[in-house]
Amino acid sequence: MADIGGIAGQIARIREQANALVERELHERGIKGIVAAHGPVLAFLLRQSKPVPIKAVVKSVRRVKSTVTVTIRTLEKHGYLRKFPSETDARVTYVELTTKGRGLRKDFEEISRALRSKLYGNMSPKDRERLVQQLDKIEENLSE
Amino acid sequence: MADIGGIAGQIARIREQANALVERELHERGIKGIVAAHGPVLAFLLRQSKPVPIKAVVKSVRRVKSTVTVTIRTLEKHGYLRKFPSETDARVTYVELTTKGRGLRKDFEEISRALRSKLYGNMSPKDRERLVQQLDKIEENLSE
DNA sequence: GGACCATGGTTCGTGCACGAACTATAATCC
DNA sequence: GGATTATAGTTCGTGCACGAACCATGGTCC
Repeated sequence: MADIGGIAGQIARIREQANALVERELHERGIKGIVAAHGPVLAFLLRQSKPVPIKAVVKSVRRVKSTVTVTIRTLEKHGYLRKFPSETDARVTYVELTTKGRGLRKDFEEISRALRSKLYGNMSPKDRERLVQQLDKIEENLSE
Repeated sequence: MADIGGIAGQIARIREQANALVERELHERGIKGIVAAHGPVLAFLLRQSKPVPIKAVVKSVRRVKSTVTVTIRTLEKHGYLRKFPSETDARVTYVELTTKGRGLRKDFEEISRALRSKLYGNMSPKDRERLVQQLDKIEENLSE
């Protein structure tokens, strides 16, 4: 990343700090096998009420499918989710959270809340609002 | 990373986009062996007028020393920098950019500029200012 | 001046993320 | 309906980043 002193560096550092905070929380709560990188997959699966094909996970989490393969394997290995083949299309594999996996919901929400709270600190709602909008703008700018 | 829809997710995505932009630029300019992750090391060395101990690089780039070891090896392998032992303290190794390495200055600056420019888009100077301040605040909040 | 601790670097093992190649199954097209 | 192409997932090799262990060497302390 160029722009060291600049805004890109700031953003990179914030991301790292946020990651570190999540890792700390997970550790403190004694949650094993989960790291910050699993967050998007977990978040997506927590929103589902029925099994979804892995393809849908890939689409949602903005990671390349080989990455998702590994993430899912890890989550499965630790008993947070279950995989099973589709009955109608032998190419597709469905995944769904196990009871243990769904049990993460509360921690997930609390950690998200803790992160946001610490990140924003005492920033006013107006400022938060504006900040998010500016970040939206930046995301848009960068993807053109 | 938890907080998918939230601000942390935004920040993570922006960072990735910024990284991707830098990688694209490097590729387009035919610069080989350099990736975005080398940026901080490069930036630091470009600011130096004489060789510095690796320790100083580690301090500057906020990466663990084993990471810096590898980064420096890569940069050396591609001829961008040179390592040599201290004469007074056999434990320390100095590094300095080669001519080829110093030749990256222009590209480095241009890429930084391009990144900032694309990232900010047409955001007003006032907004940019405020944004950077807010990010500063966030960095501070997260490191308490 | 020898035992002990501190410091600067490297090595090694692990995990995430990527892209390219591969496997297997489906869908299409003639 | 057989060849071709598209789709879903996995595997493999590579690079970054980390922490722990390790090697030298240098400083301290008695």
